[in-house]
Amino acid sequence: MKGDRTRQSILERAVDIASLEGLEGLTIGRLADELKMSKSGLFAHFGSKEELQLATVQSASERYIAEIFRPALAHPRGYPRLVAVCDAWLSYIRRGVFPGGCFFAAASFEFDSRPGVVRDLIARLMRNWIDALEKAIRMAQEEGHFDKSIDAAQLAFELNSLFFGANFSYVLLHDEAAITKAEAAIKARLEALRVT
Amino acid sequence: MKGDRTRQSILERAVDIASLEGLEGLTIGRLADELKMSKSGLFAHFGSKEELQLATVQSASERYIAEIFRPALAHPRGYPRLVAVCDAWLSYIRRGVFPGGCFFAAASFEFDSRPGVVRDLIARLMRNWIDALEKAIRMAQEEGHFDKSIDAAQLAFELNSLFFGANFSYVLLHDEAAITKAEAAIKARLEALRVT
DNA sequence: GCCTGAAACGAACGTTCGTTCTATTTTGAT
DNA sequence: ATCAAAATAGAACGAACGTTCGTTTCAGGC
Repeated sequence: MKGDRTRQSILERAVDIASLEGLEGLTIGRLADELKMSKSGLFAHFGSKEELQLATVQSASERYIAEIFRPALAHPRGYPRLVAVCDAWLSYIRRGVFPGGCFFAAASFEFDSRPGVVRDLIARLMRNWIDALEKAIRMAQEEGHFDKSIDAAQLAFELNSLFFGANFSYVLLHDEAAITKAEAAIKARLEALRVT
Repeated sequence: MKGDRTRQSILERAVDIASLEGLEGLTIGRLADELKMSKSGLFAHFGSKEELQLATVQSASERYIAEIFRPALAHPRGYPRLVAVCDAWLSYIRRGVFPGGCFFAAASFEFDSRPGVVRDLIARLMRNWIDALEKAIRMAQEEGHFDKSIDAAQLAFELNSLFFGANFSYVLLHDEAAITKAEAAIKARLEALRVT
């Protein structure tokens, strides 16, 4: 179907715009203009703005997974894979995978207190992400790289905080060193926990 | 002047709305409705939406300082004051000082890639905040509570990351334990660095 | 109590928003 | 090549946006 290809290219652009201007700032008129389509033609692909937002979040999620998860799976489970995920995250910011910084950090803070299905989707995906981090940590415990006594949820929380903190300082404050700082903090924390 | 009082009450409400819906989601019509004022009467206080946004950010900054800085200054400089700032930050989230979570976390992620004076103001205030954190850390060094070798900018980055991470998990994911996790991480980090 | 400037109002502006039609073009299987 | 279905376009909708204007109400110093 041609429609599928069009839909895909619409969403690619929608994700980029939303990462810059937010999911509410993403406007059907502007999106249509940039893609040289009619508003109504574009609109027909989704049926409502809310559906467009949901599809945009889904599309961003696919990009996120492709950039961060897939590469990490190539590394051996346990400590190496956990480090690979962390490296992938920071590299994902450095490379500007989304032009406005991490799509999900932005979306999370935009929708964190707006009830609705869009918020629910974002929250579900973020829960999945934190769970995946926890799982990577627990794998490192199972492989004997980390002590069993480590609180995986606690460590996952800390890592995610450092990711978001790096994104914040890098994008808003243009602090190039932010990513290095996050790297240093993560490295110190992980190596201190490591069983050798 | 009566106008000053009105302006103040407009901004109080504006801050609350903006913390929930964002500074772009903050609408002059809705703000006027909630305050039972006419759009034009309210508008006259600011002259433009951008001026309203700037005044709203300033007003939020005053609330932020009153809630986090002022109480901390009552504690002795050095380690105790640094701990007091961290406690005040987490308590500020727990108490819901802004109904939508930390105003500045939300504003930072909303405006981080939108050029303009509003973004510039937010960035300046956030730089000030990080600088104040750094200063509190350096004071602890000067008082002999921390080793001189500690990198204050690095530690300030980490603390701020944990604050934002706590806000994220608490508001979006409704994770009540998020604040406890941040507390634990901060406590562990600070106590490990402490000179006894 | 009056007078003046400040403050608030109501109506309207042009624009853009999301959305709904109907009509036209394009696509792809036959 | 045909033809139904899918995709796109175009025009219009009411609502809401920020903003402007002229008018009315109110407050506070004399």
